[in-house]
Amino acid sequence: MALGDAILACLTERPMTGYELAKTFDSSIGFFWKADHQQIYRELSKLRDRGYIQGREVVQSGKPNKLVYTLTPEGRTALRHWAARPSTPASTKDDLLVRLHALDSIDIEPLRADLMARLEHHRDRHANYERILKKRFPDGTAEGQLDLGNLLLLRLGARHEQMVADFCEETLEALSAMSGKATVVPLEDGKRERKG
Amino acid sequence: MALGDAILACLTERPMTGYELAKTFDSSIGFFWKADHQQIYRELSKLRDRGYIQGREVVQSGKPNKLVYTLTPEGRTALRHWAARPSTPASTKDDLLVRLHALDSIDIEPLRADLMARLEHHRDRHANYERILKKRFPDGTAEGQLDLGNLLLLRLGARHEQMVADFCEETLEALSAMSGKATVVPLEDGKRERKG
DNA sequence: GGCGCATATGCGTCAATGTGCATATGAGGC
DNA sequence: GCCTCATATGCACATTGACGCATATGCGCC
Repeated sequence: MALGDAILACLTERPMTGYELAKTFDSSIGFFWKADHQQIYRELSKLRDRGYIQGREVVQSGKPNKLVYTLTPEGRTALRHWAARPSTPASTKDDLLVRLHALDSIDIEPLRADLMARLEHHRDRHANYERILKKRFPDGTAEGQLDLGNLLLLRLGARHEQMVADFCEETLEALSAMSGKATVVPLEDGKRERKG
Repeated sequence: MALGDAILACLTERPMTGYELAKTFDSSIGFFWKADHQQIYRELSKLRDRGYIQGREVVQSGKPNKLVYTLTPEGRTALRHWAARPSTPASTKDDLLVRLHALDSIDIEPLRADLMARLEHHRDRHANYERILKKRFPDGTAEGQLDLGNLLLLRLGARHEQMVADFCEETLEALSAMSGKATVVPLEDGKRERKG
């Protein structure tokens, strides 16, 4: 029950509705955990059945009534228990990497297009992380535990996106070099400077 | 059908049995795509039903007979079609990051232990990548497309593990600093040197 | 002789996830 | 009047994945 725990983790910050959670999973925590609203509503029902969260209906006019979920003491305990178990290192599972593994059996042009799209995507995400970092932590320090965790996460995210973007760039260059000559001399490792 | 395509990608290299594929998914391609043998056998049946691979039984004595699977022309075409579609950027989904997001609601000591275990894990993997790189690409260059793809993948893997290991280290330091004083001044970004 | 290990293939079940569809309504544009 | 968007919740179905279990045999260890 990993998504359930991610939801509990979100609710430690403040009570939220399923709709708000879906938006959260589309931005902040969603940078490293994707989930759409259907998944979230389903998981919320389970969590409520187990007594980990409590739903309070708020009557609204003009909109459907909303259900604001709050962590119960049991939910807090469950989260702490889950967090005390050793974590499982996740594997990457990226289509793009599988394709590179079979580079000699696929068409290069669509791959190149894909790499360019991915380069842009990861650059955008990197810029987004940096933007949030500057806004939330202008002096690069955190006060309190909650902030510290988020600062570290944002930095990791920024570095990760930077690295993948660099990788896309280098792969594109290596592909270009390859189409020129048969034998390839790709870039040496560690030569590229990381700016930003 | 992502696992299926990963299997097709593996079979471009050479014909293999389910058992060999399972081992492959435990080492080379397994660095960025995990799958156990049950999943692989099930997927092989599907691929065979679709005519993407062909099984040839090899009678053995002392061991159960083995089924060597070969890519069919249809399978090759299917792989090329799959590889020509835009790839979907994968999200990380790492328990550890979710825990850091709720840093103020969990126990620090188990987290610290977890971080230390993860640090060791990612260092091991990094060393493993570097070992393979030195062995397969002693002069840092690749000949042919297949090798180029694998060289790039190994470098990406090495860098990724290095980055995550650094992250674990920095987080541990930040946690230590936090337990000392209430307000935290974590390391500035980009100050750590990357060796190796 | 029994135990575990490597080889080799596979089934069954359940949890987790992804995709599409359904419902309800007010606000604002055409 | 109709369409779309934002808000707000949810079901149904299919795929994927994780985990345990089953079968069969030779080899080496104690």
